[in-house]
Amino acid sequence: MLEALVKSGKALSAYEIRDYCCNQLGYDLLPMSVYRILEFLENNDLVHRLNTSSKYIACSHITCPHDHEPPQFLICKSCHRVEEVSMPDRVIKTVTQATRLAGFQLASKQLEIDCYCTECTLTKDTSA
Amino acid sequence: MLEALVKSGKALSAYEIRDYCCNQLGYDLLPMSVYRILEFLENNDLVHRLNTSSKYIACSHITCPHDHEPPQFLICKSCHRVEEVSMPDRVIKTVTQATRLAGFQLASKQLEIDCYCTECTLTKDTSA
DNA sequence: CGCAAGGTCGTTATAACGTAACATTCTGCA
DNA sequence: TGCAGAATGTTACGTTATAACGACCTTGCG
Repeated sequence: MLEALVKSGKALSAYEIRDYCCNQLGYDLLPMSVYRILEFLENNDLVHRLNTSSKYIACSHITCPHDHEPPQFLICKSCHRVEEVSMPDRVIKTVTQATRLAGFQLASKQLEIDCYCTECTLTKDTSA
Repeated sequence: MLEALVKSGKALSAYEIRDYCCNQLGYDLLPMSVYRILEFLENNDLVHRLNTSSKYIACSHITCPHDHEPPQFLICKSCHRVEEVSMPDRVIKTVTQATRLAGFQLASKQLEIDCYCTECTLTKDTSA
């Protein structure tokens, strides 16, 4: 399944992962298994769940030796491309502060941000 | 439906709205209608959709005369309470900048942030 | 060994969220 | 009135996710 996510190079839903495994890799998985394996992969920081789209994406630091920082995702509203980035500490700090000001405590530094990627921005501009 | 969201005082899924309308208000709605009405309410800034939980919540500024700023939401991971806040411009600015640095263009200033609310933070602390 | 306790995994069924597609009704206008 | 197009009702289905249960298998101990 990790292979499927890495090879596809994009965010897949659980059922898309299943199809990929079945069609490309020859593994026949039931939904329940997919979710169980995804849970394991998430716990081990190999895969991230995108809450806004209910999809899953291979962590872009799988092969890195260093620690896994909670990621931020830029998600293109138009082509659904996902970029995993590490925003400057400053950003996280200001969000944390603002959250605390409202009396809440930040639970996760993962952010999912609605964007347009460079390509789609250009396309939009020329078509408009 | 707006009445249902306001009276319930929390985020409801489309089907919960439907149940509320049916049981408490005596309106019998089919899912399709609920979604169509939600679309209208969203377009008119009366309701916000929470992407991370697929729920809907009445805009907390329904009765305000002033403009509707894109909201930020603090969402309690534990009790699912939702607080609609307006984060300082500074926060949005830093996020926008960081996004642009990565070559993306911010599409929406709505942020949904994983938190623990004050109560749940306390509960956690005492139980731990 | 043989058995019980507990865990993993396969399987079925179903809940929850959302939309496509088409029928019907309403509304405004020639 | 009669027609076009919009709004609304209705059915069916697609997608995401989990509950529930049983088969099997490991492991530890008498």
